[in-house]
Amino acid sequence: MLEDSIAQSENTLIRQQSLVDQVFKILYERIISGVYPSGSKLPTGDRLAEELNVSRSTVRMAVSKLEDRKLVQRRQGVGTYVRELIKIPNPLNEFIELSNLIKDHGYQPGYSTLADIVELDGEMLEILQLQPGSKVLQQRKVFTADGDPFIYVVNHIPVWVFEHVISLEEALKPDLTDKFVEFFEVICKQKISHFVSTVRAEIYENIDPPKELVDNEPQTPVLVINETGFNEEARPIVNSCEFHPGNWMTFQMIRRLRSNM
Amino acid sequence: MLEDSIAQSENTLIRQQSLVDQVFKILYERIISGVYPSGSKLPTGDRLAEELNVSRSTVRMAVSKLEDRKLVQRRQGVGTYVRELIKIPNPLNEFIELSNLIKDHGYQPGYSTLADIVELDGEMLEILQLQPGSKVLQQRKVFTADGDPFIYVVNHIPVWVFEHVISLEEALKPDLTDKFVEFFEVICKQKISHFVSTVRAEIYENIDPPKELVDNEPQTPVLVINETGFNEEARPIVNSCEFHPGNWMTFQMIRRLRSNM
DNA sequence: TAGTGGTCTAGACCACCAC
DNA sequence: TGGTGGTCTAGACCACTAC
Repeated sequence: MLEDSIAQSENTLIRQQSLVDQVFKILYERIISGVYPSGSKLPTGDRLAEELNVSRSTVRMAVSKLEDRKLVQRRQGVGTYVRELIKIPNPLNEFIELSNLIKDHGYQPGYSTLADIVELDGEMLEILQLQPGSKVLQQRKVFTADGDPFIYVVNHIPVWVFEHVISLEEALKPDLTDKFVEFFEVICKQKISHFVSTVRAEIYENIDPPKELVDNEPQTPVLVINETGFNEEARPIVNSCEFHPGNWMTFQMIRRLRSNM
Repeated sequence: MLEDSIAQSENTLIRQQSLVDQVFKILYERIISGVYPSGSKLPTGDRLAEELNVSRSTVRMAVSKLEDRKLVQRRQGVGTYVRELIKIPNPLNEFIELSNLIKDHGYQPGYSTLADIVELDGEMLEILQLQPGSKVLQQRKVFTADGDPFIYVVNHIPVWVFEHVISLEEALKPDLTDKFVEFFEVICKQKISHFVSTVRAEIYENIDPPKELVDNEPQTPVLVINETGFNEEARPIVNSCEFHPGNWMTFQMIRRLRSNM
């Protein structure tokens, strides 16, 4: 059996990782660290199963995850080979904290926030599946990189999501959603299942940001990512609109063919 | 056993779908068609296994695929429930033939093509991993919807990909890549494994399309999707740059959290 | 023909939830 | 305590590739 990486001390809430995930992690590390260099052949399923003391099925599920992420390629009757690593520095199909994004690009992240409790109308009510008159926390954030304004974001979070643990006054704190995912998962106990996003291009003068916060040429192109986050019960718990002016950062992703999915 | 949807007549080359895929398809159809309405509980793993005469593991793998696509939600100890259908009309993380895209939006698709065999230099050589002097088929296509120019695309396909089956003259035919995926898979015997894409915003006057083909205001925002397609051996076989002016169509996608992947 | 990955099964056991 | 989903195993057999 794999060594249990998490000690089973008293009544810990930490959930033991599944064997599949542990095997995945081990193989992933070996590939990243060069134990299995790109182009090399992975040990066979049987050998890995023997080495790690798990069944071949378990190994196979872990290797499937590697294959999903294009880290290895399996060839029936031949073997499993490590691919050249695909570098996706900024994957559009994953949600990443903007602060981390900026940090990953080598800049010092910062931000300023304007927070309000508002009553919305129109489209946003529908998007968040709220009744008219419902209160919503509106955050307008400007992210800076090395002090320069960089990304503009508008978050809308229905009050019902957090009012059982946070007062309206506390909710106005600028650093409330500093760790975005953690805010929902740990504080609100609302795990984000996924985001549904739309992507479009705009020019700066057609969008609505506080002009005093980010000054750009009116003709600057802006990549707009509007995303709605849903909890496990498929109820919308946040809408977020990111404005990325001037292609300071490009987004990448792996597109698949429908037939491969 | 499931009825084999593909008759096993003589030496057919059609590959039998795996049981998992067949079960997936059956459950998918039942959800889409309303046999299992949204909100309803799926039969248990055991019951489905019995009904379809496969093992629970097989059912589980199929249901996992449904869960991946957010069609169902599993709750341990309770059951598996059909979600509200997420409508993603135009998923950015899937490659879709542009003609189909236009058709799906209710327009009559059309296109015009300018094809050349060229020798590239600079960045595109690197992207396609070619030696200087290598010949490349360059297609510049304008897609129309109900006759109106709509999307501009530039394809670059290295000659080595098709020269063993198609002469250079034939390659200049405007409808060569009409069915894009089929062209590579069936004719060139080069299965496309995936695309690596970058997405950015531009304004019309900053891009390089033949101005005589699509006329837009110079300030029109343009969504630019540049993607490189790789074969199973991770060798680039096509680069494609799509220009979508004016947000005539918006792209959607499901973004996930890294921790959920 | 040997070796490898691909598929599928039966069954054991656990974790969680509702009653 | 019973029902459900979650995990894991051992093993059978098939399909493909290389020799």
